[in-house]
Amino acid sequence: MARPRIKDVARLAGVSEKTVSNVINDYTHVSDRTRRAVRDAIEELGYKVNLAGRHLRQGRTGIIALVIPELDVPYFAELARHVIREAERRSLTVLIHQTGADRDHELAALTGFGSSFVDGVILSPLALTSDDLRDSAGAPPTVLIGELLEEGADHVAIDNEKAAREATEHLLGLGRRSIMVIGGRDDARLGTAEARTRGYRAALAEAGVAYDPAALLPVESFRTPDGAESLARALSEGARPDALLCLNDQLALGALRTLHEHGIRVPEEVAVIGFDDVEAGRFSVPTLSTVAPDKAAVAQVAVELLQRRMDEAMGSASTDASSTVVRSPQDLVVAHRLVLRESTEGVSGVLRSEAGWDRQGQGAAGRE
Amino acid sequence: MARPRIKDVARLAGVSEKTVSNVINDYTHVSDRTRRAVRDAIEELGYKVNLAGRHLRQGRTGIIALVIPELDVPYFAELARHVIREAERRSLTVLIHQTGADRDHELAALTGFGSSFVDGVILSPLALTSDDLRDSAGAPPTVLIGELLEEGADHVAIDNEKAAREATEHLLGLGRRSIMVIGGRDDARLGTAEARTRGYRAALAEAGVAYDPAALLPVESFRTPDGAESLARALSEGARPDALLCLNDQLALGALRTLHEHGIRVPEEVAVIGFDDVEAGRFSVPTLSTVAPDKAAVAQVAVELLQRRMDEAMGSASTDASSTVVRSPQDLVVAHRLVLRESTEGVSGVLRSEAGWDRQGQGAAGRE
DNA sequence: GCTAGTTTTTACATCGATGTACATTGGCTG
DNA sequence: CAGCCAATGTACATCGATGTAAAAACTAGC
Repeated sequence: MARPRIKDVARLAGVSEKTVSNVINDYTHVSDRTRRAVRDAIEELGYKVNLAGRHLRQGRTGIIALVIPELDVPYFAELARHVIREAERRSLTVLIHQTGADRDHELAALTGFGSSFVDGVILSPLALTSDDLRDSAGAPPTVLIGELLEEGADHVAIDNEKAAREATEHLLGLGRRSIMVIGGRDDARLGTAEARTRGYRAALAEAGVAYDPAALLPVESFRTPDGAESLARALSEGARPDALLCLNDQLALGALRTLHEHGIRVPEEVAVIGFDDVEAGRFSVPTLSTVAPDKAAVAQVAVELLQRRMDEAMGSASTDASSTVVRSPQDLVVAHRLVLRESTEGVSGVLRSEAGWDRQGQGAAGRE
Repeated sequence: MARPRIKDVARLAGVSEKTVSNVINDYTHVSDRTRRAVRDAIEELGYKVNLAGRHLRQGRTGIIALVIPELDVPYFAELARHVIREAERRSLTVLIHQTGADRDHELAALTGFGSSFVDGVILSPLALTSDDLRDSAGAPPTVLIGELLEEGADHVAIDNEKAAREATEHLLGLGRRSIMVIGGRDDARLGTAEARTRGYRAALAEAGVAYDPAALLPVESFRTPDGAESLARALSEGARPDALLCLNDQLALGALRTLHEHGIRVPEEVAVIGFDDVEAGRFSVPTLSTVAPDKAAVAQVAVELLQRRMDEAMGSASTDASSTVVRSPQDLVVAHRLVLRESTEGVSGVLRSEAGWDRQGQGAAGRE
């Protein structure tokens, strides 16, 4: 038994195909009687609209792509969860694409995967340059999250520089003066790492602490092993920091492990703070202080903005030259806050003392 | 400038639309000269095939759905990475769908999301029953991973019972006799938790250790907080285990945290072992012993099997009654191995001593 | 130079849903 | 009850790519 078509429903309900279509799409002027008859026929046949047909006709798929470097980096996974929820609320389906931080993959994503089946893209770039962005004409509407690229694209992120300054100030407030930055970079790029490094330097400057470029530990990628290894290397070369500003929680968790292996007590000898507030940091030994971005807000704002762009794109397609007032690119900033735990405060038993926006709906545990 | 169509390419190349299509699809009988002309025209216009048209015509989308309960459960994220890679190799695109362990969502996934735009589904069910599975006629080809449902569906997983028995034997071999099972369940369902609990009981029986149903700690979900909380509750009720068999690593990590808060030394006083071998367990304090499934193999086998099913489905659609020899459902078992780390062995510094299949291509770190 | 056979190319119909433009129906006003 | 308007419903063309069937172009053999 083949899948039923609109034609079959129409025949069963005794109306035209278009009327069935009208019912499906909640068109206003359909009498209740007709509507009911069609609904019954749909029910009886188990009819489901065929996306291909609709897509071909309307040019929309209702699918947006979420393009991220690595799915198994917990931060991205947590973010993805929020994006999916937000998209579902707008009856959009999310297609997740993983680039492996590869420039070609990111470019492919930008141009809609060589075909046209995504209506929009939320992209977390790592390897992409602003040139790539500029060249990608004909791409579907795109919103960037995380990294900021100079050229005018829509963008959502926390104020990374400010967040890093606050985190550094916290460490300075604990009396630490030798603060190393795992993942820090001081070059001219406009990336997240650079912004956070700037915040770090600003805090140092304000506190009158000298900045030593050797305090920046470069990493290959921002994953746990890199954090562990880069710190191990630094320690073996004689570094003796009293605090670590890790540019994400994965690096911090790796660093915690290395400190443990070296028998260095946290936070007594070395205080550690990260970024992202991933779940693992709430259960590590010691628990991890961190800069917590409002992930739900990032997701919400990003999806909302993308939807607006998609609507604009559709609109201008029909009205053509008229409303081609492409609104200027938005650069939206989302809230963050410092979450202080054992790795800087030393306090224990904070496990259930947390509350607020960041807690709600985190995982299936939220079902209770 | 609108996207070019096949028509535009045909006009520019001075051939018919079908010829362009033939070139695109590598049809054999096209002269080199024509082929080159068409290729040039495609190049010049920047033509990309429109998926909607192709989909409508062929009934295939090249998209498969990976349906999992929670994206931010690291095990699923890691698995997803492998599935994506495997699918890419076969030029399939993966759409990731998150059910939140919700039955309705899982059902929706089974039936192709109410529309027809996925060619196949890889589903990791949690709440679904075998009845649901049986009822879902007209669904796209589906391969289950993880949970085993009784009714004949294709299925890929490790031998959970055997794995749990080995893990338990390991704990018994350390002289532990009071082994609690976090996440354990002893009911009649055919789930992963049940299989692992059976393995646990088998090991106990073989070693002549009495089985106490109170050793099974139920959990709401299989996430870190649940592990922490269920163990805390048990301890407060007077439980004094000398080992914990945690049915996944997230539970184990939560348990480690609770043990730490209670000042209980691992593994001296309590040995801990988990399942899944997620990255966090390689860097926790202490590092986590675990049953490591060959995730790459799970992904590879699942995608391969699904592709075969999809091909069969297409084939029988054209040949109709002839080749409707629906091959019987496969139940494939993938390798696993015990990875012993500090939480049972107490040895330190194993960090870089690991090697083997499980290590390769884990994350961007593999780029070096 | 013609026939038979093969390769290359084409015109046209088709996949399923929906927009357009028009036909029909019913209700209301005067 | 004619005349109009608004509410409903319909026929048909269309979105873009590709399968079908058949025409056109070419090759080889005699």
